[in-house]
Amino acid sequence: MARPLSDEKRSALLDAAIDLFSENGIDATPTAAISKAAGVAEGSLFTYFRSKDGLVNALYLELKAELAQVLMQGLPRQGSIAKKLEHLWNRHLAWCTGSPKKLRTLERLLLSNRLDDTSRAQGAEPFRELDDAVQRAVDDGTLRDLSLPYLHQVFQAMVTATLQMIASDPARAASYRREGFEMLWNAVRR
Amino acid sequence: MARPLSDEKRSALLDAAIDLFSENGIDATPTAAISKAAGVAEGSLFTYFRSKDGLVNALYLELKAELAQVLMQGLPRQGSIAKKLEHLWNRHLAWCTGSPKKLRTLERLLLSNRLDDTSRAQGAEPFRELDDAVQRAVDDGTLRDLSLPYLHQVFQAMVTATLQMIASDPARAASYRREGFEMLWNAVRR
Amino acid sequence: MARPLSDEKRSALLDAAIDLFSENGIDATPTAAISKAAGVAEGSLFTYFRSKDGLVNALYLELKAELAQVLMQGLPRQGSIAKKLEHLWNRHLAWCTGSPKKLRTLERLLLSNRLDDTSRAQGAEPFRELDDAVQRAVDDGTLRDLSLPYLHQVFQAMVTATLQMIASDPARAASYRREGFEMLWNAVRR
Amino acid sequence: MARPLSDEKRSALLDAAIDLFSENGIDATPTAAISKAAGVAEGSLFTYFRSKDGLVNALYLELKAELAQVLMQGLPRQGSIAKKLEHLWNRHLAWCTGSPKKLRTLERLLLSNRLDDTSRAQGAEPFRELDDAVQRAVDDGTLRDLSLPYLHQVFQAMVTATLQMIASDPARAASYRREGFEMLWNAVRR
DNA sequence: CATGAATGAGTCTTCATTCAT
DNA sequence: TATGAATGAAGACTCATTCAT
Repeated sequence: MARPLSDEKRSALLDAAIDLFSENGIDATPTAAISKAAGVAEGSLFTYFRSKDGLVNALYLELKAELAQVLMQGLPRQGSIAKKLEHLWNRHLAWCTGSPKKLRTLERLLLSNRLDDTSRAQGAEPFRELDDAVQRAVDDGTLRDLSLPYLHQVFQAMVTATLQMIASDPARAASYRREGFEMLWNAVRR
Repeated sequence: MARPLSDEKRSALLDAAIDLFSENGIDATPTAAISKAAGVAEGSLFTYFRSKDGLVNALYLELKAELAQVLMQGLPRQGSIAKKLEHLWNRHLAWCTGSPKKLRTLERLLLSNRLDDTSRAQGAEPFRELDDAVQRAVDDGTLRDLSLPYLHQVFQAMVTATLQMIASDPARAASYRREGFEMLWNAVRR
Repeated sequence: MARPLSDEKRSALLDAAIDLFSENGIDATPTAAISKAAGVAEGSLFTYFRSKDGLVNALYLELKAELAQVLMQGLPRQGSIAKKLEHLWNRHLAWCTGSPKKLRTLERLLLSNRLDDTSRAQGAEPFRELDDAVQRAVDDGTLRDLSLPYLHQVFQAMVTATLQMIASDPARAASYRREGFEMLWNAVRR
Repeated sequence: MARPLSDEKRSALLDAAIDLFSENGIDATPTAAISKAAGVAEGSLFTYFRSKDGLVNALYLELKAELAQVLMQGLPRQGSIAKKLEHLWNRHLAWCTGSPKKLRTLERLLLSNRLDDTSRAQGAEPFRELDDAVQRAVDDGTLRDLSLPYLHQVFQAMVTATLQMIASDPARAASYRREGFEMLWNAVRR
């Protein structure tokens, strides 16, 4: 998809949106505030995105893609499932801890009624490969006999729980990370 | 003298809010829609609640109190910690499954920026007794050496994960419930 | 006009209205605020006055009548026109200085669009006798050949001017009062 | 770039406000009525003025500035104090007579609770030079030994009184103007 | 393309008045 | 009569989106 427009401005708008969405919520953030924070004219937002919802969906895709990329990077494809899970666990926590605003925004996006089905599907896309990697591990009996989505949910759930703890006591982040993974592993291994 | 404030109308307003909030989100639900759905005049909402935020906070308190009450009911105070946790697990899932709109609303409430500190504190209040019950179990070494909040988070997270599964495949609800608890228990027991 | 209702409550309402009107203005004062300040129920205001405008007009009449009475009291009917004017001058200033809230309210009433013609006429009524007294003095050549209304206006205007000064420097009230009358007298005498 | 803020629209809004404020009062004039009368969209009022109060204060400043300018224009700076006062007198009456709506609006503005201190101060600013001119005349003994504010008040008072007369009998305007000035002069000269 | 003024539907909240108790 | 809850029509202001410049 050719993008004849300035990538810089597009990014500035998305970054501004992350800032404001994470802080005030999506509905409570006027498009004008986003434009202003991005240093562009009010109207320009609409040359980069069809509408506010357009921006919202684009932002969702962007964040999901970034997260997927972070998770895949350095994935020990040959390692044991435990190693793989631990990699994902650490990466995931690292991203969330390092980009709390993006995380918060992602949560808000998920709960908003603004994501269309296409976006949800497209957002899951980059995780496909990852899922496959995990599925094989389930099949070989190392893990409990869980459906992939359930595993996903549990993983996600433990991440969220651990994140909350890290947020409330950042000094003990490493300890939470280790303990959290142990719990996860105990939960899902056969 | 004069007409007394009607508990019925107050409830109707809160119920209508649950309906609409769960469906459309808080910000996207006009107060007029709530009044209408509750069958009262637009202005009446404001005789029962100071403002939209007033209603939102009241609703939060209401839901938290209801949940706490459901969880406490029939809690096997003499039983083992496993029994206690299982009771909480089943009750929690039951409430969420039985009142999906309330659950959704609670999630939205939590992510909204409308809850004031007082409400958050007051909302946690009814869980105090429950927390104590669990704390003792942690102390006697049955469980991992987790801080109470962490345990809370993990419990909550696993509930959420399991709920998602139940939502996507209600027929297997019982199976998810059992498997979920096993995972939780494996995760938190020493 | 028989008034079967409690005069006390009626007065309380009018007094409360004076307080609030003088402070916030007429339009900016809700009837509920008046009732509350008067210590009666919201609805009671409407058993004592047909409507908010009804109260407003009644208040106007009340204040005009009170002012007229104050001015007439002790009027030296046999004295020279100068004596008479001075009496009115002093009385008028005294009333305004002593009841600044009533004065302010009267000003606001006059500028509001809520006084009906009947009230305006009725409010002028108590001054009729006073006017006659003055008219005779004009006729005998002591004063400039002014129409009575003009004299009225000038008198009123000078009162207002002097009042402002007294308000801004109460310590010198007596001095302003004397000087003001001198100016008035110089202006209107032949 | 883009459409520049149009002075025409701003003026149209202020003019419409004068019309409606003078007729109905400030509180009783909805912003929507002003926009409509000015021929712009409801929302546009708020691109020209922060709020209704913003418009109100701007209007006050505008009127005060206009009045000051009218009074200064052609002021006989070398003439006697009597000449100066007469010039101000005539100009003042002329402006008030010629712009009765502006006058009425100014009165309402003054009695409203919407003018902030900044505006009141700023509104007095353009009269500073004029005040100085008069002060010197007081100092040289031509006038009574009045404080400047008092002189101001008396002048204003006589204007108001005379204006009322002119309003009630426009045919005799010139006669009122002359007679009024004589009275003023008699009042304030030594 | 960039800009930001223009638009007007939509939102929360207030308030005079009525009326059930 | 006293009370104050109920009513719903305004009213000030916001905001996504358009479009003149």
